[in-house]
Amino acid sequence: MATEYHHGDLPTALRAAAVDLISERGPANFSLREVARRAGVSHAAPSHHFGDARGLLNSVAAEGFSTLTKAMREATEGVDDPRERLTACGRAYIMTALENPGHYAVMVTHEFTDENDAYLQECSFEAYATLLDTVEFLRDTLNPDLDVDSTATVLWAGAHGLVEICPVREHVAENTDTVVSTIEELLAAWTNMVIDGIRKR
Amino acid sequence: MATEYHHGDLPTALRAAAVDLISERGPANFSLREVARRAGVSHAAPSHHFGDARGLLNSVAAEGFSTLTKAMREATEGVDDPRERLTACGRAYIMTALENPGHYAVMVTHEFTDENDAYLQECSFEAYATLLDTVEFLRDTLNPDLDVDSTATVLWAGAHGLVEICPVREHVAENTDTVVSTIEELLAAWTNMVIDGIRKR
DNA sequence: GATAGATCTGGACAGTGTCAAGTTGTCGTG
DNA sequence: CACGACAACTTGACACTGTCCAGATCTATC
Repeated sequence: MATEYHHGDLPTALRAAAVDLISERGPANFSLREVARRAGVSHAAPSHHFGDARGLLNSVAAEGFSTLTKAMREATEGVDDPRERLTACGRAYIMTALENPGHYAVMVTHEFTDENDAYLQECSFEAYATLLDTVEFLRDTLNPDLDVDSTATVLWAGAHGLVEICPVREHVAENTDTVVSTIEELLAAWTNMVIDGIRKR
Repeated sequence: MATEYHHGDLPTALRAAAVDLISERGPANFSLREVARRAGVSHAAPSHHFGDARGLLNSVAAEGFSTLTKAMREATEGVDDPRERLTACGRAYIMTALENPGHYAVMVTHEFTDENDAYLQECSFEAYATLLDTVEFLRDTLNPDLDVDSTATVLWAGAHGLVEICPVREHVAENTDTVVSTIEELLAAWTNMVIDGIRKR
């Protein structure tokens, strides 16, 4: 291992503890001291690796964007049908977000991270670029006049919105005994709408 | 005035101070004591009206949803063209959110509010019902087979996503000197995609 | 005018993030 | 092999936070 002095690999342990804590209690109830406690070190130990709480969360967010990029790349690779490719990309985004709630919360809550952090910027740009690849594919296969930038933004917004809304809908469903659409149904509704909306008439 | 004892109308003053503070510093850096300070009362005064910090933010969120409902209702009233009506509804949502960042942040950050608060639930359901009206209108005018519930959810998600992404894009634009689409352009791209996606072929 | 009750204050407590100084452990170099 | 330099970590302190509780203050009603 690269840095194995006292703890072993404290930065990694701290990131893991932070992610666990956030997925348990939410990012607002995040506590640097509690993270240190879980990692078995003193309350000031994190500062030597990440500076302050923001630094740790920058690192968590960057890790999350890398995971997201990888998931979207693997899901879309070799998929030649535009509808299938969009579905795969959207599903990868949504599932990665739902499966890594701790990471995702930090990634999208700009409150807790420093948008100017170089490495974080790099990772988030990479994720956006991956989405751009799929949108360019849609333009090439469906409609050469498609505005790639606007479309990519709208798609990102839609995927993010779906992730945000999922837990809310589940909560409503539990309390009111109404049947709500599953995430796959919502994804299908979204994909169909987008594909038909993009396709040149 | 309804309750004018010592302060005048402290609940209203506290809500206003909270909204200001949150739009300045973000919901994460919200401080109940700072709110009390700005309202000119002692740090324990808010508890007598709202219980704890969550109670105050419940009230702020409910107020925000009411404003949103009103804005969407007024914007869509009497609009007979489906594309125009969707645009009006989306614009009302996005503009209300951007013009009331303090309220909006609390409304969508479920972290800070109690989802089971009766009045808050009532206000948020009312806002969703307003969106449902417009989606039903789209179904009636464009495609009788439209799944109203899924579509409404996807639209809500898209509008929310656009609001979330706006400041990020502005930030990127400032730092990289790239030209990004304006909110109206994004809204148009979104509306066109949705309308063409919904319309029965 | 007195009494009841709403409204607000001030102090206390445990918890937090960050900073400064000191301690422990590791490694390269003389 | 010892020693110095440095990285890793601890301890203690500070100002700040939210919440609780007892008490003070003001209003309204009888």
